Amino acid sequence: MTNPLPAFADRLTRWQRAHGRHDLPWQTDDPYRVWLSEIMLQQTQVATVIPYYQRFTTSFPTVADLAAAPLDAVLAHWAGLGYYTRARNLHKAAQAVVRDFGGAFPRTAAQMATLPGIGRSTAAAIAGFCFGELTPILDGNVKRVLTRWAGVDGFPGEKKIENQLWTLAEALLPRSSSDMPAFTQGMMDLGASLCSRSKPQCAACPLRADCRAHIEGRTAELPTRKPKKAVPERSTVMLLIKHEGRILLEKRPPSGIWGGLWSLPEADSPTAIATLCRARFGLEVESGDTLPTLLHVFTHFRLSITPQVLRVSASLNQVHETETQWFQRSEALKAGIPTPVRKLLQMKVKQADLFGAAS
DNA sequence: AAGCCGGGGTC
DNA sequence: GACCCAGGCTT
Repeated sequence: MTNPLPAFADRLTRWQRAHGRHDLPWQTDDPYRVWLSEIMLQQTQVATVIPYYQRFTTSFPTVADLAAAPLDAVLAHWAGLGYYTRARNLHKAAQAVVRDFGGAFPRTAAQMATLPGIGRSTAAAIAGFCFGELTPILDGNVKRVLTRWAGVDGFPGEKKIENQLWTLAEALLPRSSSDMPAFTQGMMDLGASLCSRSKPQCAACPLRADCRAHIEGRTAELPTRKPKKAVPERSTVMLLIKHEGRILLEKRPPSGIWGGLWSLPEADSPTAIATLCRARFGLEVESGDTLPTLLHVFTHFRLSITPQVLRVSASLNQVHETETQWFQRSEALKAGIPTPVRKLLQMKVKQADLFGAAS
């Protein structure tokens, strides 16, 4: 007797067409928009991305517009979204599309994966959605669905486990390229809705009949958790240097934390401030308020920020080692600045000290 | 293989 | 607070 259960891909695509998401703003046939959404969605949830996506496509409607824009404008649109290398790579890749592909977005996953910021999974998503290429994605959603469905033990970030999952994902693809958009979207939708990390809704799942985790009552333990490590704590002093109603911002180096963004100058400790301002900015400063410490949490460390207000008492008109610029508050808030700096500048509005009557 | 790179949603 | 999110790149 043959197994009456339809193939994995058939159950998933049918479920996606009936119950999946169909109204996301990037569900178009424009590979530029699909690409942009995939980059924004890397390690970032859908609800967070939507307003950024809307602003970005309004300002940069085509890949040519993006390629022609200054990097600073791109970073300003990305500010607050995090992982700023994504924005720099997006800009670089747009220029590569114009230069190397005549402005037409490449049509195969292999070609897409040569562009900066597009890895195997992102390339597969774009190629599957836009061109029906029969190649699988493997993102956080898919890892959760597959480890549960096949009962795969081990942390999915580990290379050996990840390779197993790629092989499995290949084997489960549909036969027809016309099913690829619904299949790819279905893997994402299932992982984002029914097959959630906690309390999955197995009763409504199209895969429950042969899902190992469901059958064996192991949905709570799969996927295997990431092994946890202690995160270090660092501290810094952020300098709010005030002069004639403006504040001094410094452009951060292109690589490293907040790469390419405009940020407040930093000192390792309060005692290092005067020397630093003289040597780096050619400024004599007087101390103002020390504002309450603010804790900013990153994935791999915690940063304790002590904001120190300073007033310029004399300018030595010395050559600057770094790129700096005096900003009006309103202009600073429009630039590409890190989230804690934004919070500090907005906080100062209420205190009416830094940008107030004295300016 | 492990580290680096943000910010926020969710429980 | 812990954990994770439509990951990719560097070392």
